[in-house]
Amino acid sequence: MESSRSLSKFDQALMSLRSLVLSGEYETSKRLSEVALSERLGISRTPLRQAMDHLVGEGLLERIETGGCRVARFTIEDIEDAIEFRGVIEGTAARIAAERGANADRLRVARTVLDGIDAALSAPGGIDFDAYVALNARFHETLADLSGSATVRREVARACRLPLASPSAFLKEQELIPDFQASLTQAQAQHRAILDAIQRREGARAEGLAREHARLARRNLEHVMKKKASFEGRLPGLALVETD
Amino acid sequence: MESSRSLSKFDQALMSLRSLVLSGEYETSKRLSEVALSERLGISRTPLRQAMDHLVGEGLLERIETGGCRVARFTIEDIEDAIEFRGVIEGTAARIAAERGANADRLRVARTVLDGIDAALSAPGGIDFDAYVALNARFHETLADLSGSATVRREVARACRLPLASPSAFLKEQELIPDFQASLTQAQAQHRAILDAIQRREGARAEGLAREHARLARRNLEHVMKKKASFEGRLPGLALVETD
DNA sequence: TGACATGGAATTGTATACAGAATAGATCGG
DNA sequence: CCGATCTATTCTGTATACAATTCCATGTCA
Repeated sequence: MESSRSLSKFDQALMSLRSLVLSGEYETSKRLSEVALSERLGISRTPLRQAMDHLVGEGLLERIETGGCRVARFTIEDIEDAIEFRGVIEGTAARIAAERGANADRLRVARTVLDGIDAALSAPGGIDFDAYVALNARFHETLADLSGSATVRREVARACRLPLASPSAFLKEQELIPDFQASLTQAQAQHRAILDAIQRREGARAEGLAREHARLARRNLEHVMKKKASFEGRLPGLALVETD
Repeated sequence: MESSRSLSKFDQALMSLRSLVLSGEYETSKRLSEVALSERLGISRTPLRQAMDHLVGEGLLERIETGGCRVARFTIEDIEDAIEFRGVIEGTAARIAAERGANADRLRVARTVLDGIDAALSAPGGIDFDAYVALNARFHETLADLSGSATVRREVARACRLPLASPSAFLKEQELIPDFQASLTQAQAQHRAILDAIQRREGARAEGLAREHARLARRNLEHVMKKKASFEGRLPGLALVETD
């Protein structure tokens, strides 16, 4: 009954390798050696290769024509596209939820999450940052659920896996970003508006709001890229972005 | 220099298994046996398992908690969602192409493809069906290219891999669909309109048109599902759709 | 008769061995 | 001194062997 069965070697390899890659420890020009990696991770080549295949699918690694793979490299435009893309997908989730009518229970959950964010924002000793980050992630998951479509939920999850595109990507370092408090308040206002649009079954509005909401991340990206050096090592995946 | 190097075992396994699954030969309730498959395909378990992982990513197979995988099963709503989803992605490609301005060479290619479709539609001995199917696929690829974004191109390709969601999914059997000639003409008119919107840099229009264009497939889906039995065996993937 | 425990067969997940291709280095020629 | 070609080594792709689970049948007890 315990859901915490020991992780498979594949899962271990996937998580370790992903964070290794995101940390920027490996050159993007060189091919990553399977044997070296398998020794470093203490995992045999078979599940390691599985994990590599998976990361190729995520876009974090790329195949080399002549065999093997290397760490992918991203331009700022790539990241902007990934953010825009997430907005499109989340917008679709919101629109479909509005058009088809969201399940009442799930709507209640979403409202509860937003109440929690309000509480985190107005916590007595200042903003409860950890709570905000957790609840924000939870709201975005809930949003995907509101559509009631397994396809939509799956594609939302996928869009969030693109590097630096997840709703939480820049949040954890947002304390380094100017006016972050105002930006969190603005984000929460958008959360409310999206949910309102869904409840009123205003599909186009819900879609547009969700798209614009995602674009908040673009602003953060711009700021981070201006002072890339000071964020280096703190923001997973940042090392993979070209400075041009 | 020859690009036709002999296919890897993995590629062979992927293609064979995909068409096997789409043919509906395997029950969706039972787990598919790796050893049986590897014997049937004459490929060892290692590349076969790679292919299975890939098909799980495509959504054609689904993992079983206790190990292995089974053929996925789809409801009509799943297929409708996949079609809608493709429309959203292609719409995004069209919008971005319009907003950012499409490359002149690629626009020329797109126009040439559409001229080819016109020719196929008004061929002397009746519609040149094969040419239409090929050129239609080509137009949709070109559309993805017009955005100039690798991310967009990749996601378009992915959206088309969802079962029965590709732009060509219902085309090959469209001769069995009533008024198919009129429907092809309508589709081509939409192609022209989409390209026109992109050239005029009318993003919202291009997006809306591309979405609606994808929804043509929904009409075909409805028709096919009404007479599912008569299409059985001809339409790859149809066997995986629940009849309810 | 039914629920549950138990053991064995079958199947997946993992490790490793092997073959063939790719890369780098060295030797030779211009 | 630079470039090309050949060779040795390294690496990936594939097959297979092994280990750990799962599944199913059988039997036991209430």
